[in-house]
Amino acid sequence: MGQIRETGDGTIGKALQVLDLVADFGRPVRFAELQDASPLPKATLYRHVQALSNQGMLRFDAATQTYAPGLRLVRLAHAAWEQSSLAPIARPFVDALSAEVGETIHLAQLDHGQVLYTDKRNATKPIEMFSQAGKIGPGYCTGVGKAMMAFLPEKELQRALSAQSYHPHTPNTLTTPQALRAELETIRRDGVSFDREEHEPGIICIAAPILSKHGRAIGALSITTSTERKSLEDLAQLRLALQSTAIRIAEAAENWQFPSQPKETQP
Amino acid sequence: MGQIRETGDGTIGKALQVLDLVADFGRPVRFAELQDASPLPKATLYRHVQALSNQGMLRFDAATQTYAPGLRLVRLAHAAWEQSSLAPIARPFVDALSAEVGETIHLAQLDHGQVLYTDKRNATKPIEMFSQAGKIGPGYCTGVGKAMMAFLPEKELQRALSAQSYHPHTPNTLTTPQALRAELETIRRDGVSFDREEHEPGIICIAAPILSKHGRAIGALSITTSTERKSLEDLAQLRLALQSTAIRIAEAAENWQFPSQPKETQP
DNA sequence: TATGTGGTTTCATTATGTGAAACCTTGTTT
DNA sequence: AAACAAGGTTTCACATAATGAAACCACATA
Repeated sequence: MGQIRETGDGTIGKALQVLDLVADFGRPVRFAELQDASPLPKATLYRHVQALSNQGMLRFDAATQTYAPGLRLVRLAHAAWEQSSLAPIARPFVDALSAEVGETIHLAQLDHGQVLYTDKRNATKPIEMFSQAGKIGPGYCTGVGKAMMAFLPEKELQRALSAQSYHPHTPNTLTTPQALRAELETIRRDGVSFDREEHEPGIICIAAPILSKHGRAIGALSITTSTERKSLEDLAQLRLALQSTAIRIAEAAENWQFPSQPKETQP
Repeated sequence: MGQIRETGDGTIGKALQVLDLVADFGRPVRFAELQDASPLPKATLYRHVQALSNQGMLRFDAATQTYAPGLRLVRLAHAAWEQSSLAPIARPFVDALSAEVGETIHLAQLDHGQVLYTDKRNATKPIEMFSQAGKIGPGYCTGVGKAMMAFLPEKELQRALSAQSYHPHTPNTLTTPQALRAELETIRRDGVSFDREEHEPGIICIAAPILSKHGRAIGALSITTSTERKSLEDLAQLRLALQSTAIRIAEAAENWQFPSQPKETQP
C-alpha cells in the first residue's frame, strides 16, 4: 500500500515514483487520478507517464484511457527474482518442506520494512505464480515479518519499526512499536516467531528467519494454517522441520556463487 | 533545433536502458562490465546506476561489488502481471486445459516482437513461478510467437518481422522474413500454428492465438511436448481443446472489467 | 615504490526537465 | 445549436539537473 520511497534521485526518482503510484492503484488509472495523487505538476507528470509508456514500463489502454503497469516489468522481474531473491536457491528445500508438512509455505524477504513474498507453496491449490510472489505484506503482524525484523541490526530495525502502520487488523495485532520490540526480543531468543491471528482472524503461522553467517536475516520461511485445521501447539511441533529447512537454505545461500562468476583467475 | 532521431526518452529512457542492460546480463555485474556494454559515458552511467540502486530497482552487493536487478521490480511486476497480462483471466481455463491434456501449457503475449511467457503449466513439475513467467523467447521460431504474429496488423507485423534474429536454432528453423511471412499466411488461414522442432530439437508444439473481437492477437496459448512422447499428428488432435480454450479466454478477456471501475463518480 | 585497473568526484557547459498557462478535444449542460 | 466544463496536450521562457572530460582515489599486483 501507500509506499513512501525517497524521492530526490532527480528525474529518475520522480519517474519511478510515478511508476509506483500507478502500481499502487491496483487497477488501471486515468491521468487525472494520477494528477490528484501526485505532487508533480501536470505537465511534468504527463511527460513522465508518456516516457514510461513509450518504454513499456506502463501500458496505456486507448479504449479506457487508462494506464497500468507494463509487461516490461514482468520481464525485468524475472531477472530480479532469479538473481536478487532467495527463491531459486530455496526452491528445492521449500518443495521438500511443503511435501513433508502438507501446509501452506511462504518464503519472504524484507524490502524497506515491508514483507515481500518471493515464493509460496499451497497445500490445496498447487499452482501459485505472480498472483502470490511479488505480493507485499506488513512486517509487524506477520510471522515472516517479525522473524526478519527480530534479526535486523538496530539502525535498520528502528527504520523498520517506524515504517509500520500498526493498524489493528485483529484484536491480537500488536499495535505499538514497544509491544513489537518486546515481541522481537522473545523471537530473537526463541529463533522462531508465531502469528497468533494477528493479521487475519483464523489464520496462524510459525515462521523462522533465514540467517546469514553474520546473523543477519536475509529472508524468512513460514508454515501457515487455519485455526480450524491446527492449533498453535500443532504448529510448534513443526518447528524442527521448519528451522532445519531454514538453516539449510541459509547454507545453500552462503555457498551460492552465480554460475560462471567472473572471479579472479585461479592459480 | 532540428536534431537526429532520438534513441530514448531522455534521462528516463537512458536509465531504463541501464536497467535492461543489467537484467540482460543474467548475473550480477561489475560496474566496468556495464561500462563496456553501454554507450553512456562513465560518469553518467555511474550516476544512473547509483540512482537505480537507491531506488531499489538495482541491488548492489557490497561483498562482490556487483549489481543485480532489485526486488522492487518483483513488487512492481506483481501489479503488472495482474493488470496487464492475460494470465489472471486465463488462469482457470489454462488449469482446465492442463488437466485435460496432461502436457505442458504456455500462455504468452507479444512484447516488442518478442514472446513473453506470462503463465505456464508443466505436466511433470507442478510448480513454476517467476522461473518461467517473465521469460522471453523468440517470435519467429516458437508456436506462440508465430500464432501471434500471424494476426498482427501489417504495420506492426513489419516491425516484428524485422525485429527477429532468424538464428537457425535447428535445421527446421525458418531463417528468412519471406519464409516466415509465408508461414504466417498459412497460420492465419488455419487458425493454429505448429513448432516443428524449430526452436529446440525434439520439442514440438501446437499453438493458437487468443484474438480480440477485432481480430487482433492479444496473446497465445500452446501445448508443448517432445517428439518422444507425441507426434505432430498427435498434437493436431488436441487442436479443438486448444482452440476452444483460446476462444473462451478471449471471451473472458473481452468481458473483463477491472473490479470497481471508476465509471461515473459524481454523487 | 611503481603501475594498472576499477571506481568516485569535480566542474564548466548546456542540454533537459520544469511548470504556468494557453490550447485543443470531447462530452455534457442549457 | 451554443456554451460550458473537464480531461488531456502542447507551448515557451527559465533554471535546474544531466552531462562528460578529466582529475582523483583506492587498492590491488608487479
